[in-house]
Parts: sequence; C-alpha cells; structure tokens
Amino acid sequence: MTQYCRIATFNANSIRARLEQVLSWMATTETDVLCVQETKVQDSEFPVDPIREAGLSVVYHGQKAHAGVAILSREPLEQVDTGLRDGEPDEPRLIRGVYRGIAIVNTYVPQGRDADSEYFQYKLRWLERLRAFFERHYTPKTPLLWLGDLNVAPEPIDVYDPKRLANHVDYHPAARAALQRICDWGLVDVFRRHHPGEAHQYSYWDYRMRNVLERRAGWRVDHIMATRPMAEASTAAWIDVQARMADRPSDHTFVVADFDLPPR
DNA sequence: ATGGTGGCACCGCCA
Repeated sequence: MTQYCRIATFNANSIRARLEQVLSWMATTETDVLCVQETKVQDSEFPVDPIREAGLSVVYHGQKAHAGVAILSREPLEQVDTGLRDGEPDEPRLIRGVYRGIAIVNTYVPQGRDADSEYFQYKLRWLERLRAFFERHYTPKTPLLWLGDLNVAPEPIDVYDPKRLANHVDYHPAARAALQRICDWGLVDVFRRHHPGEAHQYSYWDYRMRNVLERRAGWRVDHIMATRPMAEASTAAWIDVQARMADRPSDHTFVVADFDLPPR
C-alpha cells in the first residue's frame, strides 16, 4: 500500500480576509496540508474555531498586521516548532512540523523592498540562516518539503519581464544565488520538475497593476521544494490560477503537489 | 508613466 498526499502553499495576504476562500478551497481540493503565509494576525486573534469546525487541524505563529505563518492539515502535525532558532532576533516567518513522516517547513521569506536597502541585505542573510537551519536540523535524505512564499523567482521564465526586473529584489542575481545555495544542499523545485521549460506559470500578480492576469504580468515566487526522496515520490504539481479569480482574491494563488509515498 | 491596490495598523507601514 502506498500513501497518497496532497500538499499546497498559499500566501493569503491576511488569513482572516481569506478565511472563507481557504476553507472552501480545502473542502473541494482534498488537500492534506496547506502552508499559509502572511496571516497578518497575532496568535490570540487567530481564527482557530472556524478552521477546527471545518474538521482541520491548525498551527500558527504570527503577530499584528505583518508576516505570520500557519499550517492547516487533515491530521494533526507532530513535532511543531517555530522560528530559525539560531540566537538572532526572529520574526514570525517560519513554522514547521511532521505530517505522516514528512517534515514540512513553511516559510515567508523577507521580501527585501529595494536592492540598495538594508532590507535586501536582511533577506539575503535570512536565506543564508535558513540554509544553516536545514543543515542543523535535517539531512538531504530526510523526507522533507520546504514550502512557502520564498520571494524569489528562480529563473528568467519565472518572471514576466526578466530584462526590466533584473534589479528587483525578487529576481535579483544575489537573491537567486541565495536560493540556489539552499537548493544545492539537496532540494528540488517540484513544480519545475513536472513542467520543465514551461513559461507563464505564475503564482503572484501585483495588485497595483491593471489586467495582470490578461497581460500575464506575474511572478513564480511561491514554491514547493523537496529533498530527493520526496521529489521522486511526487506525481504532479500545478498552480491553481482559477483561485486567483475569486471575489476578493489574494495577490498570490495556491501552488499544489501530489505525492505517492512508499509505506512507512 | 516613477503611478497603482489591498490589508491592517492607528492617522503610516508594508507588500
């Protein structure tokens, strides 16, 4: 008997503003684990009750107004922990656990604002800290998924205008190199594995631009990265563009992957 | 052409 598993990531841009969409999406897609970023709510205000009433388990790590992460799942997660835990001042950007033997690491990587800013330096350092975090806690042989808004488009085909966006913090050579350094540890881009060379596959569109979907003015910055045992177990991956056409959509949409795992 | 929208804060900040 093999074990089927559907795992997804979604930058909700406020879990409270997007709660109905998230719950109906979970109900209709048969997803086992959903990693959420930008929950934008402190833990005491997190909407646990409606999520539990929908039959889901949830863990969360947040603050007022900005950032924040959560994981919704059909069965409870084990070994839940938050933060990078490297002794440096931390923000609510990382939550992790174990789902049926799969290590799940959900992150909201700092955006970086401007390539010339201290915020971009902080982003690059955060990615470096995350690489050290993976080395400390796991091995490339661990069945592990790193999901989230990673705020990095890995390749030219992952942005709508690579020439114009060359210095943008989400497509900057230094940001892509920092992401690559983490992947060199032993992680594979699951979506790209199933869609090599496929252009116009985006997970984020800026609210501030008009007709973004029609113009295909997007970015692929939300990712499902897998260690080798998980990558080999993946059977499909896709981006749910339909969900970006909801009534009050987030500026991001759901990225999903299916896995067919050997028995534990 | 150097804007625009959205969310949450609290009357600006962040994306």
